Amino acid sequence: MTSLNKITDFRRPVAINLAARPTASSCEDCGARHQGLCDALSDEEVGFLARTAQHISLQANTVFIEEGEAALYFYNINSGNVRLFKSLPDGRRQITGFAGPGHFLGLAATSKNMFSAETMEPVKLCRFSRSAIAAVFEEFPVLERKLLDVAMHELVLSQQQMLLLGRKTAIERIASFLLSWAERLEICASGVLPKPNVSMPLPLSRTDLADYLGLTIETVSRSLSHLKREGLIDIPNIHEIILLRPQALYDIAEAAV
Amino acid sequence: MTSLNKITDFRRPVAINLAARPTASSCEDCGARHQGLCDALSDEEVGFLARTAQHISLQANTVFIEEGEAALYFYNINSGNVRLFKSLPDGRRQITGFAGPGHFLGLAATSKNMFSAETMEPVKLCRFSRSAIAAVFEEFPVLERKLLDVAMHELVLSQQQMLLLGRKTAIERIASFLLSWAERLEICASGVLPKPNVSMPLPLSRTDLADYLGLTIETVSRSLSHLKREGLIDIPNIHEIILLRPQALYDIAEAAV
DNA sequence: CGCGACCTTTGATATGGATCAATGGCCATA
DNA sequence: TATGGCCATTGATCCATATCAAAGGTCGCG
Repeated sequence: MTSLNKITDFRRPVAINLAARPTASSCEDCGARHQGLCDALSDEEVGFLARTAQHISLQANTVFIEEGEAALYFYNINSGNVRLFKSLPDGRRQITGFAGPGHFLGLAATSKNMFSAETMEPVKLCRFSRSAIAAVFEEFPVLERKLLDVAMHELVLSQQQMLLLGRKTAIERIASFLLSWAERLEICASGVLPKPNVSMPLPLSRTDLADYLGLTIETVSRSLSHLKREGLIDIPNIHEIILLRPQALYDIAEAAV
Repeated sequence: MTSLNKITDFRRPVAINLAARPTASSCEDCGARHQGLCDALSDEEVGFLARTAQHISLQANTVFIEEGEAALYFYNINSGNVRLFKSLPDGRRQITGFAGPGHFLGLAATSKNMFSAETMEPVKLCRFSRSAIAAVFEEFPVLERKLLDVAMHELVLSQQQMLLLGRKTAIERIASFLLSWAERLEICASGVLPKPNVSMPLPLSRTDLADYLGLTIETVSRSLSHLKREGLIDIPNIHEIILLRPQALYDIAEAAV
């Protein structure tokens, strides 16, 4: 059946570095000022938001949202990537998505967090209390509109992922993933294939990949090797993949006839 | 590996019955007036919305949202149930969710519909043009807030479903489904187990169930039979299931230790 | 430069669930 | 009450992917 992945998370509790509240001017220098949510806001709006936020720095492999805990915060990532996941008591894990600079986190929550989040590398983020942000909504309804857009986009992605997890074969999952990752990196526009021979950084471990695609690391490795042997991709090193024939990948990913 | 389900959808194009626009007063009599989205609105707000809506009646097994088509509308279901799904060219299908009276449809869309929707029985619904609804948002920001809540809830559900599809065994999927269906029917509060021996109507075919859970109809049938043999459920007839031991189902569903 | 830890790849085998096949049950219609 | 069609169940077999096992890479550190 499905893998009982060795639990690789040594979640040493890391003292959270509570830096001073950001100011509108510190936002100016933020790497995420013109990405994601913040990009949609005026300087005035960012300033307003900034007053309710805390800047936080986390080291790699830190779990900073824990499923089941009270959902007190929203987060906006400034730098670094994080993995979002749900797990079962026996250690099985499903990664439900990844979030990078500019991504807004915390929408999939009721009063408790319904997922966990862990940094994949050193991460800087802004933390907003959910209650404080409600007041910001009153002031700037545009924010709410923007959040709705974000949520709608995430819904689209998760439905795609359900099709992948429920109905695609291993090789189809890998091909789908590679193309969606290219889209995520904005190597190509949404719905458009990347040009042949583009290179992508792939900061995920094989374990992350497996847990994202509902496979084992062995099957991920074999599928990638297969695509390489067939000349659809090249893998110069573990953390880089070259899409040699995107159209062929697409035909596999979408089971095109 | 995965089923090439015979394509069972004989999607005869059905003439859509465009009844007159609903009025605020006709909303008063609507079965969904006090469910879902509409329940959160005042009579004034409903009246405003009603002026932008069309009442539509559909017969059973009608596809009324087609993946890939231009996304022109939102929908609110007044009566009947519909299935939401994505499919691959070879007929493989993943049902991503179900929607019943009071459910709001169309959030997971960009400029094109990113999923399809099909009635499971005769359905009445209200259709809103996406452009018209933007104007309503200006007038009543509360609507946007409510939609954000809906979207957030759907995100939670789809993440649960990803865990199910990616990492759970057949029997775990069935047990999870039965409990989530009880929640959906409001037989029990969210996160609370139903009392032993509760009976639930189950308007889904085995094919729907299989396509929702990423299994084949044979495996669904075998898993249900297994749970029945073990005394955790009873199946008086195809469209009714009695949860004899919800706690035991939960232990299976969540792989509780 | 060499050692060791960890991750990835590759190979051999096992198995859960898919596929193929047959039977059974239910309902609608005559 | 009989008949046919559709869907569900059950059984037999197969296969894609998991699991188990071993070897190969890579990188940091002494």
